Amino acid sequence: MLKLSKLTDYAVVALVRLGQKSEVTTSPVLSRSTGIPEPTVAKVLKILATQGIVTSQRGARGGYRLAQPLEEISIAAVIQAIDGPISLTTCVDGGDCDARATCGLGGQWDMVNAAIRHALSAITLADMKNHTVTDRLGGLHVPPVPDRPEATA
Amino acid sequence: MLKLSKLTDYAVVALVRLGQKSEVTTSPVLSRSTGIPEPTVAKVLKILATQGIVTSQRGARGGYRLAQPLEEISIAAVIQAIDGPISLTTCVDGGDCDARATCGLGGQWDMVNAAIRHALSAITLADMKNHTVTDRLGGLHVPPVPDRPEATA
DNA sequence: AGGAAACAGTACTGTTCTGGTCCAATTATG
DNA sequence: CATAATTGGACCAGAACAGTACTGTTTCCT
Repeated sequence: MLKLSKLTDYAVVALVRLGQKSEVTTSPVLSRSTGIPEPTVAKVLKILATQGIVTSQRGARGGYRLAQPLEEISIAAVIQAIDGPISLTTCVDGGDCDARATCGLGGQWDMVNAAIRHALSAITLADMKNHTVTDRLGGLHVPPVPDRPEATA
Repeated sequence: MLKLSKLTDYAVVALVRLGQKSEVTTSPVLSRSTGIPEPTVAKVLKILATQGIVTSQRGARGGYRLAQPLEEISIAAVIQAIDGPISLTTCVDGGDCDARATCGLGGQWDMVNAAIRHALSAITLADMKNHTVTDRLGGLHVPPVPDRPEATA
């Protein structure tokens, strides 16, 4: 469905909420604050800590803190942290493309991947939290989407 | 992994190949021509026919034909035909977002979805077929994206 | 120093989805 | 009219993912 994993969604939610607190925050608190189940939010935070998106403080009175301000964290970074690298096909990294010889389009997918990565890198977590998007859309490169009139069923 | 299904990859390959033929083509022929397993390519074509990307002719001497020229078919259309709608999260269509009330970012994903759709709509199947990859990111219509100076990790 | 709180890592289970296969409906041809 | 060729739709197996639970390590508080 070209949808990212639910974990990534949770990650964004948790990160945005975490960005609104200036102190270290624990998983249970964040869970209560976001509505995400505690084990899940814990898992997400763990992964994010591994990837350096958040910093962790162990022990009692520990918790998590944003490693960078919301404005500095792109959606692409979060997606890559949770879901892994952004590459739409397996052809790219010299993968298991069995039809490479005959497929005719030698690695043109890289172009598509790059386009998506660019689009995703242009949006930060700060853009995700509630402020009106209207003003940003002008200067931002987001949705002039021409929306072709075909096969949308 | 934010990767699209292998079926979509196959679909693009089959469509590009189909665009190079001006006559109706059967699944076996297309399979032989692309290297994609016959049942798989058949299934892909079937779906594409349902979505109006290709037109089908049943019965003997039947086959498939492109409904539009390659230049008119965007990658987004193919992805939507095979993988379903391009919406990264389930939040969008009033789905099963259980944490909608608390998540804080009310449907900001639409912005991301739009960005991706836009990037994907800008690339057509004609762009996917064999022209030199060297200028793929330069002269092509891929990244008007101004690329913020941050968090591309 | 001892106990409690919180993160870190690993392993497991259930569910969803993709990928592939098989049978039925349809149409041109002889 | 019968036959063969081809698409159309439904079905089944396999893998990947989400979610959960458990154990271990670290740190603060009493």
